[in-house]
Amino acid sequence: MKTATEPSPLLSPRALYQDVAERLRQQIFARALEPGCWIDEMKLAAEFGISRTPLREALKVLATEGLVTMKVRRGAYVTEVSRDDVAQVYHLLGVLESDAAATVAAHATPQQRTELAALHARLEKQVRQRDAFFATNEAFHMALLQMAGNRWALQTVHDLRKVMKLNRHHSLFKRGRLAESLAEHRALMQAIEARDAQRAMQLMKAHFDSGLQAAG
Amino acid sequence: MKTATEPSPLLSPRALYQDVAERLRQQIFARALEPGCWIDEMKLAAEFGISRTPLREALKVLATEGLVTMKVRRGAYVTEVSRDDVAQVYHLLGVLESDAAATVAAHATPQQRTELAALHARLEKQVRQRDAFFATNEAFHMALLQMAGNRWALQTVHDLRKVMKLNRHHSLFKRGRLAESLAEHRALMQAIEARDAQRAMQLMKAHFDSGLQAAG
DNA sequence: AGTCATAATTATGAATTCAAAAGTAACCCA
DNA sequence: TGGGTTACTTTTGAATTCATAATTATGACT
Repeated sequence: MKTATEPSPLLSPRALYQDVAERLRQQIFARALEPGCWIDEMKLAAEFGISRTPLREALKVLATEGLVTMKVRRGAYVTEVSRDDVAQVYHLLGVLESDAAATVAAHATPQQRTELAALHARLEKQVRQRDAFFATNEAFHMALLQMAGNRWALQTVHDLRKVMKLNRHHSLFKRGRLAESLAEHRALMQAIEARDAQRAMQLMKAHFDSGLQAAG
Repeated sequence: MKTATEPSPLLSPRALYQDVAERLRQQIFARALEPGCWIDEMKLAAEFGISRTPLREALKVLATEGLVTMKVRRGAYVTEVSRDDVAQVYHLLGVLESDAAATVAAHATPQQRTELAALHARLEKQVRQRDAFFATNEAFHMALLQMAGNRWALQTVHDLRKVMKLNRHHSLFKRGRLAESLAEHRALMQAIEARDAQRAMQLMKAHFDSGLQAAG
């Protein structure tokens, strides 16, 4: 029984362990592997149609990212993020992304501003579709980070956002939070278009603060 | 020829691959493995007296940290950090640590302030010993992060500081920079003792900016 | 001699095998 | 029946083995 799509070996530039890591992340985010649960190496290796070696490499990568916790001699567990962790990660994302917002407001090219505006416009249209909104929201934030031009910050934010996805009570799931979030984005866009770095920074910070309020 | 100290298996709570990762980091920081150079798995495995399996796991961890770069079908290389990378990491550390400084200035306990003051006092005495100053400086910054109480920020800063160590032209190596750095620390300590979060933040930011100036 | 093709070597990536620890079940005996 | 010891099973961690890609060396041919 090998129903899973084969990772085409011909046009696969990335290593198997990275593919496996990505599949594991998907399963974790989709709650096929719930936080706290033990990860059955043999079962997953069989499921993926691979040996334990690349799977274990992938698990160690996820452990470094914080998605998985390794316990000596008793295997890997999906990380459980506490309420405290959520608050800490929110704060950290606020710090990092507000800095990025300031940079973008000050230095973005016209093309970049257009791209951001396009993403924001799409967001405006998706207030009624939670999953789509979620995805576009993520795209917007990551695009902003990308434009800020700090690849280390981008990587860090990317990893932290992954950890956030472990959290069941995501703020965007709260009633009324989508519209609120959208309004905050709108204000942020105005600051960016006005090239007001200071205000962009404050608004982004406030955006995360109110996200944390909603989550907590 | 097995001269290396055996990692006592009895009182080793952490996994072999983590020990190996740490030894690799040391070798990289000590420039036994220079940036850009290819990492000979078989040679190192023999040197460490282990098989390639845990070594390869460790390499993938370091790759996730950014210390090592994996190239498909041609192994692992010590990451080369460009001038641009250095600037980006400096900026990021400035953002993260200045936020931490603000938190500490506002919320640190008396004991914590005492501990920081002790570290700073030690730093004052070590202006003439570059290596000792370097170590205490690191201890001071990490203690501050720890006190800020955000374990995700702590981990991130920890990783970024590792990457900084790959950089040959470290700012603290520059003539006169030690004294300058010390003066900045002194001002920072005053702000922290005065519980002036805003000023602590600005001073820490400035500390990194001038560090970057010295490095660039 | 120089260039291309091909063979030998080497290193990587992944599967397999193996030893030992942890967990579980069976069993004995008070 | 309950407590504790022992045997069995499962699972982890690590070494070994194997297939194949990349590299180097060799040699043929112009």
